[in-house]
Amino acid sequence: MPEKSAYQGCPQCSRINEVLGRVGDRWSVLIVLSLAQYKVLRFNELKRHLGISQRMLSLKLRELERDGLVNRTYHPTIPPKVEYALTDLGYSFYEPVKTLGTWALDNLPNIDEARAEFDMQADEKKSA
Amino acid sequence: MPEKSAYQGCPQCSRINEVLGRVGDRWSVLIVLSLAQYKVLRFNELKRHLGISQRMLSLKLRELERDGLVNRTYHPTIPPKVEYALTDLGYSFYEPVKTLGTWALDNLPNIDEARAEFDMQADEKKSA
DNA sequence: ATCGCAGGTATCGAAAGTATACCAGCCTCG
DNA sequence: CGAGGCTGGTATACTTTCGATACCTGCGAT
Repeated sequence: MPEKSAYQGCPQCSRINEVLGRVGDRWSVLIVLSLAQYKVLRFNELKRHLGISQRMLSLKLRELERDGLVNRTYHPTIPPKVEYALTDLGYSFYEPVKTLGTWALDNLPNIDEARAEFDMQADEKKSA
Repeated sequence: MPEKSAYQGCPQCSRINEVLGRVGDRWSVLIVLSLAQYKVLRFNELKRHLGISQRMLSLKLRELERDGLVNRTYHPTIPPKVEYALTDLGYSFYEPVKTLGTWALDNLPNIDEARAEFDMQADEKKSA
């Protein structure tokens, strides 16, 4: 009998998993970081700043807006202008994200080093 | 001319992006959280605790080991026993991750609320 | 002898991400 | 005038990743 397994792990893990699945991806984190830094950014400013594809940016911004982290303001000027900014909830998310981003910047070398060593040892075993 | 665009965004974003691409995904975060809590866990303990597929767990653990966050100890007993624990680097990653996890737990209701309201307004517009 | 658990690997379809092209409206430059 | 460029997007096609499931080896218990 092919295991039914509706078990989703411990409840706390499920909940954290759920939130991270919504706002915990790379692009959402980077968008929040950028908006926290610049307060207000237009669509193409974000796009150029992040080096993200238009499609992804469009999707992620709508997601973040839906989840109440980002505010979208459409100015019906010529040419049209759309501005994005963090909401209060977005700024509260910025706090933990900032510490994560800082850790990331500080520890990239450590990770690279560990990775290089791991790969080296793997090579040794392979050629042994 | 179809835009060549090798531009990857601001350097800082690229670097953060890079690290997050390695250890910033949902499962890595949850594995680190679990290991920080229980100190040592076996493969299937983690699997059951997280509700993750074997394949993913296997991949993520190897990744985390490669990146120096997790230590894998193989006990050639009968039956074989494999234990996973955080390294020092792993524990240092736990700090920012903990604040992220806490935020996630605290703010799931807020996100749900924002989302419900957004969807409601979208429905109104649709039927207007 | 068959089942179960241990810790995986192999396979395959679905989902997510990327690259690219295209759109409408207006502006400028030649 | 008309070619192109900027605005903020969609639409399409392709590729990478993810997730569910099945299978494997080796042992021990029923």
